[in-house]
Amino acid sequence: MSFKPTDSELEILQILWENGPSNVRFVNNKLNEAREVGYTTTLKIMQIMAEKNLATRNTESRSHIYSAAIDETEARKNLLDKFVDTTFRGSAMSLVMQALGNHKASSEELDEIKALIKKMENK
Amino acid sequence: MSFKPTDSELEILQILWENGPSNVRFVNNKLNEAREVGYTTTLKIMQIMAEKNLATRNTESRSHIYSAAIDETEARKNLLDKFVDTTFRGSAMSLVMQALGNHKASSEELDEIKALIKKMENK
DNA sequence: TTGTAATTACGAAACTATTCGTATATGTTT
DNA sequence: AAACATATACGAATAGTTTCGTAATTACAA
Repeated sequence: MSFKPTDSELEILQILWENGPSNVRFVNNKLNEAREVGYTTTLKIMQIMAEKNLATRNTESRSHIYSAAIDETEARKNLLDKFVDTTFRGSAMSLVMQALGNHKASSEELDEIKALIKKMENK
Repeated sequence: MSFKPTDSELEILQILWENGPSNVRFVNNKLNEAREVGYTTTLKIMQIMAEKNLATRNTESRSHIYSAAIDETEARKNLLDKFVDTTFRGSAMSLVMQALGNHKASSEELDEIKALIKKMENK
């Protein structure tokens, strides 16, 4: 299994993950909130996603309903691993350091992270 | 400025960052440690990188010397921001949590992270 | 039933990335 | 000088992605 969506495909997967199974019209509307995309463009990409098994579709009704074929958490893990390899030479911890350093974090978020670290230390 | 290297280009940038300014032969040899790549293929991509200003080159000697045109830290920040957007819907902290969770960390690494968190809390 | 709107299917154009063959230039060795 | 090795330059073939026009189909309303 090689999960390697293109940028456009990933954009659409995000919409399917966030909103659940959707038809082309809905996805196209969502995309158009950010930038102009033709309806048939979106349609085509979603058809290709079905071919590639990035999405499944229910064709019972006239307007086909597409669902993401892979779980968001699973996909993130997949993409994260690849990203660590290509951009941080495999060092997940230097990615963590940089992500922490670059972005402001609320004290709640920091508490969460501390809790996770404590859990990791106790094993 | 739009820093958007392709996969091949990023692969070559990694080599330039790790080994400093290099000629095509050297880079091609490095690439061939992982997979087979033709010499002129590598050459072509590096020429394109010079065109795109992803790399600069010194053409004084017969064998041109290429250097990465962007600092590795800067590039990582750039790519990380983009990655957080496209894959973690902008939430750097959920990326941090997932990266921590997915990968084993030594106690030294965890200490480093704790230190960074402490520093962030004191501001 | 006829017209209108909305949908899918299909194919091709435009663009980008990758690969490599070949020509040409430049050193090096004999 | 001649032969050889090695370098760059160039262009073209291939492959993949994105975009969109057009045709065919389906639902619905007048």
